[in-house]
This record gives sequence, structure tokens and C-alpha cells, in this order.
Amino acid sequence: MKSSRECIEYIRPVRDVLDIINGKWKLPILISLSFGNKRFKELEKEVEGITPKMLSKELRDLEMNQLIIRSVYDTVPVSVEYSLSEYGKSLDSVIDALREWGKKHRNKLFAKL
Amino acid sequence: MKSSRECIEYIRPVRDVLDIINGKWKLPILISLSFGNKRFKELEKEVEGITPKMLSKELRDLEMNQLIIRSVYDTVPVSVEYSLSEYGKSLDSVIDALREWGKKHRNKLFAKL
DNA sequence: TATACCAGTATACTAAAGTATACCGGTATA
DNA sequence: TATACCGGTATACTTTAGTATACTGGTATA
Repeated sequence: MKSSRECIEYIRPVRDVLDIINGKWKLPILISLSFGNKRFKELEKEVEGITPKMLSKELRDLEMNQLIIRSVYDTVPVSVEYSLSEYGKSLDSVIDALREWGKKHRNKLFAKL
Repeated sequence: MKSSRECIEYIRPVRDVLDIINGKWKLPILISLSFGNKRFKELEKEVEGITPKMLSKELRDLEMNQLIIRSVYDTVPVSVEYSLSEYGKSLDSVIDALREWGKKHRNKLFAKL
């Protein structure tokens, strides 16, 4: 049994990550972008159920935290492309861990039926 | 570049996990319990900033999803102890990944100052 | 000519998360 | 006798997350 202080120290970095990727949509968006750069409407289709308002807001948050890059191309009309930054790509270990656990969890749920 | 369908399949298990551990408090609570069984008031201190109302609600959610166990001991007055279930313990890989990334993120933030 | 695509914004709303503060009855401690 | 601990609950509130629906102006397509 370790000290309470040690435990609090341990929690801190996790809280920092949660501040950035918390919520229903941010990780799904990042995963979608890990499959390739996407335009707004493509994301809207691939992140099932998200509304344009939420997508717009979440993309802004992710860009602010430098996890994704928004590129505007000078076409007519302008086209906008979203991509993962290198920093965003470094979240893949987190996503892998979540995904592995999620798959186990699904199996557990189905096994019960 | 993979298919959109493949991407959506990839997202699904992650959304399942998020349904269970989403929010500001659940992971901190689980981490605290990973350091040893705790009583209600102990958790209230160790998960800094949480109010008893939120703690109570989150503990109920976590218990419902079988990630933690609530044991009531027949003392006078009764004492209540919370512990991680085996299933809850299996989240350690997720927590490790989050923690590692969080530590890197902190370093990045401090490096900027 | 009508329709659809693009990258969102506008408005209005509901639901959930989270905060603040006070309180309970019973027990143990000072 | 006063205070603090225990495991919470009660009430009231604010903030954030999320939903629903409609719309924009310019372009390309049928």
C-alpha cells in the first residue's frame, strides 16, 4: 500500500490528458483522421452521429491543442483538409490500449446474452 | 488509405469504452483504488476536488459496470470499502498508456515556458 | 432548371456533468 | 460537553455537452 501523496502524483498526468481528449467525440475524430486526411463532410459521415456543430467545435479544440492540423487550400471554392499532427499521432498507443480493452469488453457483453 | 467502413469498425470499440469511463472523475477514482482499497472519505480526499455528490454517483456507475466492488462490513457503525474488481484491474493497460502520454504532454507544456 | 456538394454557422433547445453548501444520525475522541 | 469522523443525501444552481433543425452563397453536376 503506497502513500496517498504518491497516488495523487500518479493521477495528475491522467487528468491532464483527460482535459484534452475527454468527451464523446474527440477520440473518434482522431481515429478517423488516423486513417487518412479528411474533409469536413467526410468526417461528418465517418464519425457517426455527430452534428456539424459538435464536429466544428471539437475540431477547433483539437486544433488548439495541436493534435490536428487544418489546411485551407486556395481552390474555388476553398477546400479544407484536416490531418493528424505528429503530436496527434503520438496518441496511437492510448488509442490502441482503449481499442484492445473495448474489444474485450464487447466480447464480455455478448458472452452474457 | 483504408475504407470508410473499416474506419467505422475501428472506432466502435473505443466508443464502447468511452461510454464506461468517460468524464472527469472515473479514471482518477479507478487509479486511486489501484493503489489499494479505500473508504468513501479517503477517496474524497485522494481524488482532489471531487464533491461527495459526484463521488457517490461515479462510484455507483463504476459498480454498475462491474469495475469496482462495494463491500459493506457489519461493524458499528457500518464501514464501507471500495475495491477494484478483476475486470477493473484489467484497465491498467489503458491507464498506463494515458499516464505515459500525459507525462510527455506535461513535459511539452513546461518546455514551452 | 433543379439538385447536391462544400464548410461550416445560427438558433433554440434538452440533458448531463459538475459545483456549492448544508445537513443527517450515530460513534469516537479530546 | 464540544468536536470530528463516517457514508453519504438534499437542494439548488451553473456550465458544458450534445441534439435538432434550418440555413448560407458559391460551384458543379444531372
